[in-house]
Amino acid sequence: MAYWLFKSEPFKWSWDDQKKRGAEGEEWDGIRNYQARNNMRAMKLGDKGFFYHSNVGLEVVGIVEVCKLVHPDSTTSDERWECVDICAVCDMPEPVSLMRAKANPKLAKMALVTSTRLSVQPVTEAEWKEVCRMGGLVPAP
DNA sequence: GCCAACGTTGGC
DNA sequence: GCCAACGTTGGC
Repeated sequence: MAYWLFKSEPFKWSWDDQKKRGAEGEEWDGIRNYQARNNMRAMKLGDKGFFYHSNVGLEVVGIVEVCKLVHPDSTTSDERWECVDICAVCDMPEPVSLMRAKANPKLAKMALVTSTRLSVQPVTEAEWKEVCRMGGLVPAP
């Protein structure tokens, strides 16, 4: 089981939008970055991820799960771009802000802190547990 | 709205 | 294959 982090600008696609899609989930389309795409290619069904609000909010607001393996991105005919589907699992009881993540030495190497521009990121198990703990999700899902 | 970081493109 | 120009992301 691997862990990931998905960034979204809430005025484009918010956590509320994601939750409304329920168990059906939503295609994580529009990614036009090779590194982000490669991360999605590496995802397996059931992998968990953080849902992060970029630009506005700047915090991890929920947990998602990969519910469909990588497939062509339906928003383009360019076959280079692929994406997975994700569905909402649960809220972060207490959202974890970027500021708090930056202030935590255990998260100093987290991609969220070091690779600000990457929109689909890997998360280590230690980082996963730490962010869940900070968000009031114990034990980590 | 600005700017730093960084990925992509294209000329050579 | 290098590098300058340019575009985009995202924090502040």
